[in-house]
Order: sequence, then C-alpha cells, then structure tokens
Amino acid sequence: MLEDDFSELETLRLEKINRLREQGIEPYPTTTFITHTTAEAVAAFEAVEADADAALTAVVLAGRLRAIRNMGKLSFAHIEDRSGKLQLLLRVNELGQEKLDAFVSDFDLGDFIEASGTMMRTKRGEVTLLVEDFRMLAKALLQLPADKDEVVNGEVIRHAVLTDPETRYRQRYVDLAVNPEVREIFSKRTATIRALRAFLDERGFQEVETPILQPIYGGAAARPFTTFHNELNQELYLRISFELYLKRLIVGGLERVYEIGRDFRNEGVSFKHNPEFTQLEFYMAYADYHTIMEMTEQMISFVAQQVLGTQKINFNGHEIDLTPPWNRVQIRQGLIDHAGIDINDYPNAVALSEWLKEHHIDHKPDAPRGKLIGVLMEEFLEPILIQPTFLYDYPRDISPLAKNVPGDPQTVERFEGFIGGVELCNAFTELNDPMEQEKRFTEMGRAYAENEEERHPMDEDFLKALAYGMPPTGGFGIGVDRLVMMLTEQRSLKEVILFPPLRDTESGPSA
RNA sequence: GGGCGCGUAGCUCAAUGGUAGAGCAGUGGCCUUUUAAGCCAUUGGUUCAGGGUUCGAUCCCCUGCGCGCUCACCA
Repeated sequence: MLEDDFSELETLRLEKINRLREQGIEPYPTTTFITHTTAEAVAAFEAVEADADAALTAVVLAGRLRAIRNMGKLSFAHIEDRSGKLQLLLRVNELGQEKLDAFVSDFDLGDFIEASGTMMRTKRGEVTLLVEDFRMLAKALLQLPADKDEVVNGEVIRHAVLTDPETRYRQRYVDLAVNPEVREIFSKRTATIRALRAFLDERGFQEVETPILQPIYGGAAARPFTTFHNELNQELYLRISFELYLKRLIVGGLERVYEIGRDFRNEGVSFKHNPEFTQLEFYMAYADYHTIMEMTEQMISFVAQQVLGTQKINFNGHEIDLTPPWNRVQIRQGLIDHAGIDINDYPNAVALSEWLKEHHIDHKPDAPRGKLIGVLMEEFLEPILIQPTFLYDYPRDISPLAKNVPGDPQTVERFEGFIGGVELCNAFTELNDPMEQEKRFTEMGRAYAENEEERHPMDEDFLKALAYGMPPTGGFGIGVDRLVMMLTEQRSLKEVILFPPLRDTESGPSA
C-alpha cells in the first residue's frame, strides 16, 4: 500500500485532499480548459503590450506549481509546463479573501493547477498572469526535491537540485520533473532520431521492422538473451543485430532499407555498453564501403546541424569538429606509421603474438589474428581517434559478413567510425557470395569452438537467401545511444537512456 | 566477475567512539509587487541492513544490499 509508507508530510497532504472533497472540490478532475501554453501566453501578451488600446490578453493556463511566495494579501507563484515557466499573481483584489486563503492552504509545490485571468507585467518587469480564478488539476502527495533558481547577472544558479544518480535513474520521473537540463537531453535524443530518419527518407530508404524474437541470432558476436515461446514450444533469442534480416530484404529487391530499434546483448554494462541499446542499420544496394563512409560523415554532420545547430561538439574533454570530410586511416598503414609494424608481415596469430610479447603488450596468446590486431589498434591508434576518424580495412577473421579487399585474402572492406576515442559505427561492403559466406560461418564456428557462447551460429536460411542473389551492397550500423551521448556531451549512456537498467530492489523495479 | 569509493532528514550536505546538525521544502504566525522573497517560531532521523569489538558504535571491524568509478568481457 502506498499509504503504509506515508510520512507526516504525505499524511498532511492526504488530509488536504479529503478537505477538498468535503468542500465538493474534485482534486483530480477530468477536464481542463487550457487556451495557451505559458510561452504562447507570454508571446500573445508581448505582441499587444505596446498597443494601449488593445484588449487585455485573457488566457487559461495549466502547469505544475514550482514556486510559491505567499505575502499576506497576495501570493506569487511559478507554474511550469512543457514550454517553460510563468509567474502567477494571486491577489485578494481579484480573488477575495476566501479564495486566496484556499490557495494558500490547499496548494503545494508539485500540484497541477489551472489558472485563468489576464496577462500583465509586474513592477519588476516580469510578464505574469494576474489570476482571476484557479482550480486544482491534480494534487501531489509526495514532495518533489526542493529546487530553486537564483538569477545572478542573467545567469541561472540552481540550488539543491536532485543529483544522486541512483535516485535520478530509479525515479526518472522525479529527475525529469525537477531537472530541465535532463528534459533537454531527451528532447535532443528525439531530435537525433528524427534527423536520422529524415536523412535516410530523403535518400529513398524504406524503414522496416524485422523480428526481435529470432530462432537464430546473428549479425554480431555477442551473447544473446534467451526466451521461450510456449505455443511454438521453441527457444527464441532476442536479436543481437538486424543485419541478416535486412540483407534478406536486399535480396528481395528493396534495395535501400533501414531499421531503428532495440538490440539486446547479454554482456557487461559500462559507460558505453548497455544490455539493450538502440541501433540504426541501413543497407544500400550498389554501394560499397567508400560510398557508405561518405554517407556516414554527411549523415552525422547533418544530424548535428539539425539537433545542435552546429558541427562542433565537446566530448570526453575534446573539442570535436564533425564537419566532413573525416579522417581516413587504413589500419595497416596506421599501424606502420604509429606502431612500426606491417601486419602483412605477420600473416598468422602466432607470429603476431610473438611481436606483442617482444613489445611487452598484454594480450591473450591464443586469440585469433584479428583480435591481436585489435590489441595493436587499441595500443597505438587510440590517440588518432579523437577527431572523427574512419579506420578501414579490417582483418577478415573477425568480420565474417564483410567482403574481401580484392587481392588481399586476409583483409575485408570494413570500416568503423570513431569520435572522442569511442567507437560509434561499423560498416562494410557486404559479402554476397553464398559459398564464401558458408565458408566464413564454418570458420567462425571453428575459431570459437572452445567458447560455445561466442559461436557464430549457422543461419541456413540466410545462406539460401544469398543463393538467390544479393546485389553488391553496402551496410551500416550505428549505436544511436552513443551518438546521442556524444551530441549531448554526456559521459555515460545512462544519461541518454530514460530508464537505464539497475538491479532490482525489495521495493520494486523503480522505487 | 575483480579493484577502489560512497550510502546521515524529502533534496543538497555537515559532524562525532558519549545516540546527530545546517540550508532549502514542510508546519504555525506577520506581510499588497515578490522571484533562493523576508522576519519570528517550529516539526522531521531505524545515520542502508545484519553481526562483531566496546561500558557505549552513525563513526572501528566483518558480511550482505544498492549505487558510482575502473578493469575484464561486449569482433
């Protein structure tokens, strides 16, 4: 029972509700009569303010009470709605003593109020609603964390905000209610996804939806979440990527498709990893990875312009310029330049591992060649991945779905985009040779044979689809949460996910 | 999963081996132009939980729970 946990304060507010009901006032009415948002009311007033003959601006507003200053025969208050804050002035002159007393005694911070009256400007110059009547819209039982704004030289100083991360994540509704900058982050998140869609729609891409529950997971190397469908009597997996389904659609002739949705990976959590995350993948027939690289830098700079109005961001302590063209670094050349090693001289894992050992670089000695190259990249290329950079031409053995670089059997046409040292996206020229694809699946199966969970399961139907013929295709995937994290200059994915995963507690999932 | 750190009032934070305090919000009062309103008074605590040491633990020790940072993992 909600009531069991009530403190003195909540009990007091419950009594106010009962008192309202006794007076025949419904504390949770159904209908409102709003005519303007607070911002619209201010704009409407300012438009006619200079004109002395203009009629008074009469409005009905609604919002949450965020500040109350009672001063005997009058009260000031601030209400907040989606468009901003507005001051209310309640005076005995307009309301009468009884009505004003009702406001003082029954209304608390956090309550939703409807107020009608005319717009005016106070002696201090603030546009204000002179209230002629008001009504309870919804009574708050629990008190929001106290937060006050002080304006000093035009700068808003926040006092006593809610900062405890656990409370902010578990009770995001409170976080959102009291921290406008948090609302701003999620507004930018929405704008980001809107801009991504606009960019792709403009270029003739078709947005699609593919299964989240899959009998075979694929398209990435991650451990899946497993579930069970009772009626089908079958184990199913939550998808770890969209890739294999979207490429089936390319086979089907859709030519340009994309999907924005949730992927699920049963792995660790960090500032840049979350077990469920939003992914955008697109596939474009008759494109290769160079085309996709150009599209990527165009897309991200377009999104930044739409969302932020600029191409410059500050992420991870770095000033970053997203303006195309981005740096392009071929992995082999990058390692020659920065590590002094030509990986083509080390055609197998054993040789590479020897080199790493000689240079005292920590690694798993039995890792496949591609992973050891990954170790080299982390060790030597990290510093050049601050400004937007494409690393390209990846080892084949860690890229089972990408097409070979012509004439180089160890390397595939794949790139990853990095910003601020964090991997943002992954793309390649898609492997469309069904026989070669089957071989790759088999190789992956062997490479990970000792680790059943990491095995790349064979998707026979996907091979069948390729066998019907898939045009040359470029494919692309981006972690949307990471993109939002960069654009909003946050340090953790949790700050851009409305309800980040937290351990369950006794009092329930989010309390 | 490993390491480090944190957990005190609704929020933000103090303090102490002798059972806890401030600001904000809350409650009562004064106040007709305030905006962190002001002034006076005042309520509010299982100091995360359990155990140990001690005459006495919120503080020291152990265990658990939760959160943060970090390492590993996540091609």
